[in-house]
Amino acid sequence: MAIGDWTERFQGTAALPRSVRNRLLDNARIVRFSAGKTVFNPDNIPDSLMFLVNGTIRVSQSSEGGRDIVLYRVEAGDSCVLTTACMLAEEAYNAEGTAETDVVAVILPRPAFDRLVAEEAAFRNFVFNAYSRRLIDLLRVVDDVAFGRIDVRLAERLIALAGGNNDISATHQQLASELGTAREVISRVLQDFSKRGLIQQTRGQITMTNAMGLRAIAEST
Amino acid sequence: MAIGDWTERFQGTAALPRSVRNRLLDNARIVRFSAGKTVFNPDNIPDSLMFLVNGTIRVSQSSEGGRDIVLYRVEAGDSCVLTTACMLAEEAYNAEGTAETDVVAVILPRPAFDRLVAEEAAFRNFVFNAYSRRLIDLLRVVDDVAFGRIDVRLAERLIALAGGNNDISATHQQLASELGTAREVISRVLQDFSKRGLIQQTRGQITMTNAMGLRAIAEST
DNA sequence: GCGGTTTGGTGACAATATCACTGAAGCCAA
DNA sequence: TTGGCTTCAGTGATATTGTCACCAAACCGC
Repeated sequence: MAIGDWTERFQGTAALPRSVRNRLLDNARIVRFSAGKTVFNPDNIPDSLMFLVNGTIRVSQSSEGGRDIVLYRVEAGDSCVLTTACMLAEEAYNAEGTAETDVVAVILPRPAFDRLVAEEAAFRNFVFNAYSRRLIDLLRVVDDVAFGRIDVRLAERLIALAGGNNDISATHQQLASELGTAREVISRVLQDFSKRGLIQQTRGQITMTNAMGLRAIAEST
Repeated sequence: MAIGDWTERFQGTAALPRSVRNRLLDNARIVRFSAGKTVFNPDNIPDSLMFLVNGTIRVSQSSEGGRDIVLYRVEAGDSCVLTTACMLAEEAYNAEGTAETDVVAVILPRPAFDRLVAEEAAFRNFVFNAYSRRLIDLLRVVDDVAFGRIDVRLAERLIALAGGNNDISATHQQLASELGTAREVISRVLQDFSKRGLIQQTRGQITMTNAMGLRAIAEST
């Protein structure tokens, strides 16, 4: 399946002159990942900038002890700068990107990236913006983990994962990995939510039965 | 006091041609902060890039509950990109920079910054590198806070703060703010270290009496 | 030395994490 | 459809960390 002129879809590329965009369309390579596949990890760092055309990439960090935490998600229209970051800094990190849905992305090789950053202000701003947003996302994660209560964080995350709906498909383990905590902790908090009539649970499924109540918890200091 | 040709001191500027460096020297403004002063905070974001010529800036985040955590330190030769990040993303964050020593810095206004990034590859790399290093610093903080034990983290930090010496001037509260925990927790862990003969304490002062032992703790998984 | 302020110590209790299990739910092959 | 296997969830005991309330010691300015 062709994806057409993807340069339409990004803030940083839509504003570029036609000639530059044509050059981009020539230079970039389209890649696909099916849901669940690893997009990058510490052992396999693509030397390029990635634009996400379709789908979601979940970027998470793993501890030695086997616990995980989700750092942020890259959505369609975003670029994924963490790989670029590491490539530039030539330092180790232990974050990993996983395709959360089927993903279509565009890969721009390093030389083309360099040239574009040098020559096009719009593109440059796009890249800096992407970095900035990730920095700020991480500040939020630090704040949550260091100072947040687990019930508040879980309520927030349930609302976010439901995405307008009332249903979430996730195991307790997956929710634990979202927040960087242990499954047992999630089980207990969810049970508490359940007893208070905020949710109903079955294996792998959570239904919010009182979104207002959950929101109240999510927004309590 | 004049600081001479500061463009010598930065990777990103030392490689630039003489003409560009002269332009930099003309465009940039030198600022000084005495130890303890706030360099930036959420209410006061300088619209510019800052190069640190001398001293150290501690960048930390505060919670509503009054607890703090140190995110990273900007040392001489580094640039401070967090302000730039926020400026670009136009989003709120709640990090704050404090001069840890007397600080001499160079402020490069936004337009000059833009021009330089566009025109000079060496400068561009410097800036991207600075971003990348911060991203990676934050990944480390997330890892520590989410998965690390407090005794391990404290041992690490004591060694880092001693900086080759065996003495650290810090109150328990200050150490708590380094790690994003509470004073009481630090007091107890330090007491434990003390009983094990790893350190000696007096008010506001800690002496490492067994650096090897501390290192062993710091390096335990 | 005196009174106030900062710093550190401590017990009780709350929240979260870890460990070692148990049982329940779904899956699949015979 | 049953029985076994695997994944998922529940639970008690215990360890670690955070919170609260309070006290005592060290330091500071006078």
